[in-house]
Amino acid sequence: MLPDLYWVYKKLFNAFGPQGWWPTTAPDENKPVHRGKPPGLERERFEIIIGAILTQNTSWRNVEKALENLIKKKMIDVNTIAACEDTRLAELIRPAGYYNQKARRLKDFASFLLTEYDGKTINLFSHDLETLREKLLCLKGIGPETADSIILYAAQKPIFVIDAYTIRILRRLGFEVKGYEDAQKLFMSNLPNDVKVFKEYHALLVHLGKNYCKKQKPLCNSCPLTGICRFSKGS
DNA sequence: TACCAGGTCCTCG
DNA sequence: CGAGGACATGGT
Repeated sequence: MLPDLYWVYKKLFNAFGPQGWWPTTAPDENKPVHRGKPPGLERERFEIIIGAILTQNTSWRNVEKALENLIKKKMIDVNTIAACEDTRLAELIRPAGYYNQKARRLKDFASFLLTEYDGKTINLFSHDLETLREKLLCLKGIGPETADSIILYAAQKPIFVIDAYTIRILRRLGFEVKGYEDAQKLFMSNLPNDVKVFKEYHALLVHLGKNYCKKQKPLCNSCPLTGICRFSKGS
């Protein structure tokens, strides 16, 4: 018997508490922290987008180092990113890995935002969810997870973000999922269409995947889902 | 020392 | 389509 995914959410929330995603940096601070409230400032929304691109296949710890470099140089700004020399930007985000690719992608996004939306995320986000997703997916370097992270955490529109942790957890729970869209439908058809739930749930899955449902040495004994998970029972 | 980390693109069959 | 390689740093 497969568990109800809304029940799993409540279980994780009770075990771990609110995660407060996505981390952002206040004007007078120097590194991103979890605040548990929607990004109210243009600068925060832009920072979320930068972080979403930088964290592709990369640990958040490394992304933080890159973000701190940008924050120190006052570069969390669409005009500054767009105008920055490729090699200089690459050097600043170096700790996040794939720095040449990612520098190009950051600049591509900044140019797109400037050209099409007067450089303001709020203009981009005025599209309906489906249109916004299509526009984002047209950009080089923005795939489904990055697009959905931007839509959910920066634009605050209801879409469920899938990542490698989520797929692994689903499969270990016993669900058969092919890929991204598949897993996304599974969550969205079994949850209330609620931005707060989607935000919190994804963050909780990352926490679970990072600390318990690890790839190599999963800690099934202390996992909050022990008992209802097939993986812990072998197979 | 390998392997992993909040993916995406490109190429080939 | 789907599999496989490239892109790259830092932690365990």
